[in-house]
Amino acid sequence: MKTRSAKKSLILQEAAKLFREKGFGGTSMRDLAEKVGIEAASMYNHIRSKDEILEEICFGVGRKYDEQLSEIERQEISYPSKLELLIAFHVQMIIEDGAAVSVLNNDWKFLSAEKMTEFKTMRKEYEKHFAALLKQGMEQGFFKPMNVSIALFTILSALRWVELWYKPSRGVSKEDLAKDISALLMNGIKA
Amino acid sequence: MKTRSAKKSLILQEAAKLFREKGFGGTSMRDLAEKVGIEAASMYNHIRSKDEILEEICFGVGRKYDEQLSEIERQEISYPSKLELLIAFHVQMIIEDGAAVSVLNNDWKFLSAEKMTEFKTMRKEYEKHFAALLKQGMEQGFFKPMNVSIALFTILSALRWVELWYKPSRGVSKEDLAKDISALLMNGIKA
DNA sequence: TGAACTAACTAACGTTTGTTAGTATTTGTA
DNA sequence: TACAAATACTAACAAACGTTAGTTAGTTCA
Repeated sequence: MKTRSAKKSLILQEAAKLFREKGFGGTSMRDLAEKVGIEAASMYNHIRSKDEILEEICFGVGRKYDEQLSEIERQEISYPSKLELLIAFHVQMIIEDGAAVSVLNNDWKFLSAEKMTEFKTMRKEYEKHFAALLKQGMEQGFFKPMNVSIALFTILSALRWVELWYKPSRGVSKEDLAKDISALLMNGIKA
Repeated sequence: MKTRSAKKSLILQEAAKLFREKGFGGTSMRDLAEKVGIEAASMYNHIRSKDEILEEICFGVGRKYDEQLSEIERQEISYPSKLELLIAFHVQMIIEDGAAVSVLNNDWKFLSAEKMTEFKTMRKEYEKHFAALLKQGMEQGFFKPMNVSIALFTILSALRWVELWYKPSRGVSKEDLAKDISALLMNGIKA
């Protein structure tokens, strides 16, 4: 049970890296096996199928987002503070587990029909809670009154670029990064 | 020459739609041929290879972005106006040719090694010009002084979501959409 | 010691892949 | 109407795909 799940974790971790690089369809089980250090067939002692790998990555990281959002909702702080915490969390996730986040964002469309439905439901739920946070912030006068959907997706999308761009080598700490993105989204670019 | 390039255009157009749905690797030449209405082998009377399809889409739409950015740079208007025009153009491209934009954004990594280098150069050049626009706007006091890279990528990424989200059915005109996104990026969300 | 379990291996399976060869059919032009 | 070019077809290719079968070596524990 200990060694087994360690090897499975390794498979999932290497899979996430390869999926990010070459996409789900572009990654073969033989590619993956080579990274893991065993033969392709041997992986089937640890996983049921290639699809299962994708599912575990997508729903594993998805659950983390859900849990953190719930945690933030629970806290008794202002809405701008909640939004800042959420932005910081998104940045942190990308920096600490960027490959898995990339799979969540880009490869969910290769999930089987049923799992894809489940995934979309999960994502829609997340967006609904995020939107509620923005809406309540507007109603209480902390945020400008505006189209909530547009605000939501503009913010979510702005956060996604970190995954495409961030490299530890660039010498920007994740705290600074989160702070600068927060500042732009909160206060805009116009002087 | 006339009929031929019309069929080739159809192939490129259907390919873009399929690549957006299922990715480059997930789309087979037989899938594509069915959409075009001919046999897979027959497509080779019009195109050289699957790779060529990807290249034509990526560089075709890339060139449009370059040309429009040059056009905006040439105009004698304020930097906030330039940025607004550029934002509106990005929104318009996605609405009018979303499939091709999606391929540009997501499938460029399946370009051959040499074409990928060329593509990255093109993209870097675009980003350089976009960044210069922001930087000059800051220096002249129109924009807040801030990290130019972070501003650039936050804006570019915020624009990308339109492709993931926009459906003509939602009843938001492209003008309103562009205006609302501009407003958030320019002035922020905080009241 | 020996039975049960784990996790690796090789070999092979049936499909699907992009692409080519060779041939027929349609289309435009003289 | 006839010739040529363009464009479609069928058949097949070698390679790569995910996965299964069958086997072997090593570990755990009664």
